[in-house]
Amino acid sequence: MPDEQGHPELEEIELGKVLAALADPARRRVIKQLLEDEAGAERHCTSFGLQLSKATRSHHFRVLREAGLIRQVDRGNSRMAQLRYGEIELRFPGLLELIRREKEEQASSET
Amino acid sequence: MPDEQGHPELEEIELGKVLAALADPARRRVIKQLLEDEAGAERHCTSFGLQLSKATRSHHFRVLREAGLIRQVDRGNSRMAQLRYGEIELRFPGLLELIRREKEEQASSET
DNA sequence: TCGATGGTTCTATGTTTTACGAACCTTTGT
DNA sequence: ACAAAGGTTCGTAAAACATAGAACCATCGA
Repeated sequence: MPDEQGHPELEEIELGKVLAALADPARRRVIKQLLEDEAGAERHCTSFGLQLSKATRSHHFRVLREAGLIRQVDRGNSRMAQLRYGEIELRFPGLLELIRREKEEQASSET
Repeated sequence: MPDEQGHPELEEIELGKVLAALADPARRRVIKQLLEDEAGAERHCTSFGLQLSKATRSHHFRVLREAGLIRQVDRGNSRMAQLRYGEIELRFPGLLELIRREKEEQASSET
C-alpha cells in the first residue's frame, strides 16, 4: 500500500499506471527535465515551466507520484520533486532512457 | 503521413501515441500475445480472447495500428494483426521487453 | 446468387481526464 | 499575530476515451 504521502512501494509500481502517467506530454516533460539533472536532484515544482494553473500542476504531480515516478519531499513551505530513477530503472529497465531520448518538440507539440 | 491503411511510417511513430496505446490493459494484452508468437507471426483479430464487442475490438486495433505498434494485413475476409517488432525495437529499444515482462494478472486486473 | 462471416463506421452513453477558479491549510517572514 | 507564498482539495466544465448496438460493406462458401 502507498505510504502516507501516496508514494507506492517499488513492488507496487504498475506498468499500466506508469505508461498512463507518461502518456501525457506535460508529465513527460517533467520527467525529462528531471532526467537532465544529476541523480537524486530535487526540483521545485514550479521550476518546470509548465503553462498551467497551480491546481492543474498539482494534479499532474499527483499522477506522477501515485504512478511511482517521482517522490515528493516537503521542504518547509515547498514540496520538491525527485525522480525515482534507481527504482524505476530496476523495475522497468530502459524505460526512462526512452523518455530522455524523445525530442522536445515532439513532446510539446502533441495533440 | 500514414499509408492508405493508416499505418504510420517508422519515423512518424510518436512516443506519446505509443505510450497512450500501451496504457490500456486490453491493448497491452494484445501486444503481449503477439510477443509470445514467433517473429512476424500473423494473428487473427479474434484470437486474443478479448471480452469486448467487435466494434470495441475494432477500435482498439485501430489505436494500435495508428500508434504504429501493429500492422494489419487483409487476408481475404479477415484482417490479420502483425507486431511491428523490428521497427518498434529500432525506434524505442527495450520498450517491448517491458511489456513482455509484465505479469498477466497485472494487465487484466487493472482499474 | 445469396446467406453467413469478419470488420468498419456511425451514433450514443457513461466514465475518466484535463483544466481552472475559489476556498482552504501550512509554513514562512515580519 | 498576521499577511504572503506554496500546495492541496473541491466543484465544475470541457474534452477525450471506452464501450456497444445498429447499419453497412466486403468476401467467402454453398
